[in-house]
Amino acid sequence: MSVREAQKNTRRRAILDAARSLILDGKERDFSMLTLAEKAGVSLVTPYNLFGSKSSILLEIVREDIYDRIVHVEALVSESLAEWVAALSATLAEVYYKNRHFYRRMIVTLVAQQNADTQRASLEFSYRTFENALSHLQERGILPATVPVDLLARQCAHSVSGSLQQRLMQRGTEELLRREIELGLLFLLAGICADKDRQVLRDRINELARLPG
Amino acid sequence: MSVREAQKNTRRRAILDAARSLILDGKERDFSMLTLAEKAGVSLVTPYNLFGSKSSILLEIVREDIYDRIVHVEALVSESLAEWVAALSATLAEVYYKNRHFYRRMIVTLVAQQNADTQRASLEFSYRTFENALSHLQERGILPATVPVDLLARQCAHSVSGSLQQRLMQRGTEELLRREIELGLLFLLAGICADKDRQVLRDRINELARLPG
DNA sequence: AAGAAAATCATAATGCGTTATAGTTTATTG
DNA sequence: CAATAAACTATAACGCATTATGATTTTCTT
Repeated sequence: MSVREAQKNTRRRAILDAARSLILDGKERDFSMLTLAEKAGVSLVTPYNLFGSKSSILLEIVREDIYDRIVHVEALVSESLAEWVAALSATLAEVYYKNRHFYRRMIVTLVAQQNADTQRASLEFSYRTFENALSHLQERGILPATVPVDLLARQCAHSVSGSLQQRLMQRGTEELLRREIELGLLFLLAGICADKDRQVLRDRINELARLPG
Repeated sequence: MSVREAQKNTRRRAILDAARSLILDGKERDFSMLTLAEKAGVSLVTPYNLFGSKSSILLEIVREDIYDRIVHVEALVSESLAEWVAALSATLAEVYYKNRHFYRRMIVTLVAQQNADTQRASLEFSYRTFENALSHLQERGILPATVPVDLLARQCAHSVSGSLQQRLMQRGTEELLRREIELGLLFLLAGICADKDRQVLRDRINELARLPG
């Protein structure tokens, strides 16, 4: 790699690190491009040169920081569909809630911007994440082979993102977020799962329905 | 009503009308608060006094203009669940696609803004719309009485809004949007519908899965 | 080592939603 | 019929993402 590329990478790293530390520090405010650039020790324009936009930076952080954890959680590979749903919901809710200030900003920034490319990248990314997870289930026989995994993955992604918009933007608790995510997945899966699983999922739906909130 | 209130209402109307005509005119650009105010014949600040924010104005238009059509479409009350899903998807896709420039802006504006109240109002509104529709189905015996309609309504709203974000923001065709909406509803309903309906919905899912795109 | 190319920097400018200020008109009220 | 209060207007300002400009430094090429 040329010296020039190496320097770029160093700057990229500095910017991503600065962003991450700003996310963890400042509870919510002052995540402007200017503060980010100052913290990273570069000029205001450099992040634009290296990433293109603010949302690209955020997406990059999600990529390398957050989703990795989810994809690699082996504990999520349970034996029953209901267990898997419960485990995944809990993990997602925990990660999202712990970084809720970041995700609030992320949702806003990603949706708000006109640049369709970053948006597409973000969608593609969550679709693929779910597709991997569902394929895994299918390989282990937990999900019937006939399920169109790609389509279902999109719907799962939509559902989770809707739950986020509802519970994260509206400042619900982690528990409420977890339940909402779980509910969405249960509804989506109950129709196409193996017959033996269906009643379990439906019972769980009714259990959640009985809870207050 | 006092004279003062009447004058306010006149101004409100002028602003909403100006907004609607701007939406229909300008294919996408120049929907700034300044142009809106000029078109309505009021000062820049007046819309803020009367509505609070840009997103409130957009939401108001959706309320009185778009959703009314959906709620009142009697044709949507079909005899079978699959028919209902198909009819609703077609109607939604048509309305959203026809006003796609407006809805693109709406999604951005609603999600982007910090003011949680408008966001909550918008969510509540779509939840309630779906809740009404689903209750109607339940009353007619098309949906089992045991279905927790409120929870399912939220998930339907999330699903549709996810499809919008995917297909509208990414400039898909009306057909693709319709299919995505239909798919989401099919997945969500297949689990909790009456046993006799399930296979129909699943067949339809597989039919959609076989289409390209 | 010298010139070309790339990337950065500091700084200014643009666009847009929103808020603040101060003055003016107009309905309400006693 | 004044005094008060509400609502407006015009205008300026703020915050922040983003883009433009022109100078400067640094790497690459030959």
